[in-house]
Amino acid sequence: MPKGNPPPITPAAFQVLLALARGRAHGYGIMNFVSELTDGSVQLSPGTLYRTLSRLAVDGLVEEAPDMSEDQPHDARRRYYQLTARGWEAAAREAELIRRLAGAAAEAGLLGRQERSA
Amino acid sequence: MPKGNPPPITPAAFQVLLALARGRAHGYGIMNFVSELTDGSVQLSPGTLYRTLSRLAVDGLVEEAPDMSEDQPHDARRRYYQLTARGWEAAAREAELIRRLAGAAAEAGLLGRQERSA
DNA sequence: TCGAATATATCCACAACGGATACAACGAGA
DNA sequence: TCTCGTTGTATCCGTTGTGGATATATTCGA
Repeated sequence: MPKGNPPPITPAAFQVLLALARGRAHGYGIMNFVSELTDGSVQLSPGTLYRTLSRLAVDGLVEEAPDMSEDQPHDARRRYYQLTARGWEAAAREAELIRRLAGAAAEAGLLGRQERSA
Repeated sequence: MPKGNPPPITPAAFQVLLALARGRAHGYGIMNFVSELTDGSVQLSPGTLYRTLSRLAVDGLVEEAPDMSEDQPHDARRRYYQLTARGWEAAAREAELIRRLAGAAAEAGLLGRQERSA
């Protein structure tokens, strides 16, 4: 853990952390996850994706995972990443902020009255 | 409406739109609203705030409101803003995206099981 | 074995941002 | 009424984040 104070989480960084919160993944997989989750309205460009990943790794929020191919035929190009403990905490903090913004948006009437259950 | 295609909404821009969705407000008021809503974890700097406001005005998402002092003694420095129809739509689109991210975060277990009601 | 798709990485120009600075207008008190 | 601290808006500058293009290597299917 190179730093003691929490580094700021950029929008792209949160997308990456959110994807990794569901389990380890490789860059391309993260890209596709984000695109599908947001119906294509958010698309991480390669430049942003890999730069964000390496910055998160330097900051100690993410670390490279050994491999995992149990069902896959193994692809030497792929590099898998997973959250560290600090990464999980940072993602949780940011998620809480997002949740609050969504709540405020609902109060303001920006979200059509819809179920907020899972 | 100077543009036909929707301009991208930056994080700071969404904070401003969200504040204005609750009613017309002036710059300083928006600043304080955002700061209080997020417990100070998000603070719009003057540079970002006023630059964002003028860009939103140019894009036709926000417009200057005449005044409103009914209880206030009237302060000539204040400039009030309100959402346009396009601004409301853009804010609603972005709010929907935020809501989806919050949902994904909850599914991933990032948010401790808590009530998602108001 | 050949070509298309997958996957990672880097470079460059531009946009967004934070912080500093400046300045005008208001309010309270001497 | 004069001064002074606060409120409120505006602009400048250096840094950071981003998108898009490009390059390159590996895998897979025909």
